[in-house]
Amino acid sequence: MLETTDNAEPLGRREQNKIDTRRAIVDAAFDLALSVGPGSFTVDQIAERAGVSRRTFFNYFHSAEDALTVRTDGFLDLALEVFGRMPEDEPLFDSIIRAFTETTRMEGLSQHGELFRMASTNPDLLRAQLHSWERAETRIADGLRARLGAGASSLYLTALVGSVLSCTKAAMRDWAANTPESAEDSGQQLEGRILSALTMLRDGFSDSPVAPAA
Amino acid sequence: MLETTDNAEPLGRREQNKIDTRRAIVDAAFDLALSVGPGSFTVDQIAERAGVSRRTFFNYFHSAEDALTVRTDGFLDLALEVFGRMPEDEPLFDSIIRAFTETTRMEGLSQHGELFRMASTNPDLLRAQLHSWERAETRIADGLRARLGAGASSLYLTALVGSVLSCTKAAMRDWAANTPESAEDSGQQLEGRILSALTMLRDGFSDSPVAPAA
DNA sequence: CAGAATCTTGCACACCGTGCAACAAAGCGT
DNA sequence: ACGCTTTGTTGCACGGTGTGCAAGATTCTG
Repeated sequence: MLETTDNAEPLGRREQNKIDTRRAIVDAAFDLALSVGPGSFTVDQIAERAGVSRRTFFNYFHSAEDALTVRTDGFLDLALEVFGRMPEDEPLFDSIIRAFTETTRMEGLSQHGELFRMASTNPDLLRAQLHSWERAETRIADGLRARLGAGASSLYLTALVGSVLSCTKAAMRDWAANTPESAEDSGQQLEGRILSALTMLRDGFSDSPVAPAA
Repeated sequence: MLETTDNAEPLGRREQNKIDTRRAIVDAAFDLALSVGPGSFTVDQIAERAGVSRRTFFNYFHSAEDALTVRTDGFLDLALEVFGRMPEDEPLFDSIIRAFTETTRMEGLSQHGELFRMASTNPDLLRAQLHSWERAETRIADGLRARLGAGASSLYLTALVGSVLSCTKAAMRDWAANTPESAEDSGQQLEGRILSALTMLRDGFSDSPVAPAA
């Protein structure tokens, strides 16, 4: 599983400690969610497992669910970054599709699947995830504005980005729901679904496919 | 402002009382949100203003924010109902567009605008609203499945519905942000934006408009 | 090394959300 | 009209949440 930050930058102890505790908290929250189920544990348990005080947890996150959306935020940030590296003369939808499909190749996928499955049984976690996608929507809209120029209609931008993220979300949900624990072609499964959903979007959902093509 | 239920059905006192308290709670919550701002009041205040006990409030809603999404739920339910009345031989996107634009004509709009504006400054309310749209997504997907037949791909359905709702959401957000308090043509403003966004979606966002056309 | 800046922690406190049991109100059969 | 059942309301208790605050520990800076 590749992580996104291999930078061996000269960090001060302050920043390194913060990164470490943050990681410890996120890992502790994720482990707990996996073992006892989302919503079935307290902040105190996360803090204890992470080796920090309850108060410190709240210095980093507003709620237990927020600690579980870091992965989602990271995925979407990475997608935005990848999108930013696309050639500007490429057709817009080609860039979008490539940005998301390529992003799936460099991220630890299993956790995302678990996250979606957990969210389907836990309203609070679901809300936190929806919020995560929502925040990404504005960031990506800003990124798109930079590419399309400031003259682009705001409604056009938000509608487009919202639709793209909805399709990606739908693809990941479908993938999480229908792909067994850890299939060997899990990555291709997801990539194919994202490609499929975004292609539908590009073509205006003109043809209604009858075959799931799973 | 037209309300959706003018049914003078013979309701028992039990059901009528429940409807009344529910209304009282929703109205109290909305009034409080308008006057002191979302997130700046407690459940006790809602209960007191609604004339019920704190405990009773929690018999109806899980949180203060949930009481504020009833309007949103109602709007989306109405849209689904209207969509269900569209002729089946009509092109799909025509039905969708008409369903939403016509729905805006029969709903009290000002409250929806306020809701969107409030959500933009209150994370918890935003999450509740996103959840409301998310719930509607599954309901509408089921409705669409009934129309398209059981053979339609699940991914196609969820991607389509998600995109449609994203565009509608974007239209309402844009409208709420850019339409002054109570313009006289507020309804047309919203309707035009929804039509615009859904048309973009139907056409695959092929042309990027430069003029906001506000 | 001393002082400044920053991070962690414990504490207090208001608020949240729910199980439970007592109570009240509405429906129902006679 | 009268009990009996069903359903809704209320108060209480209790564990959990989220945050301001101030004291203490850790890191940075000169």
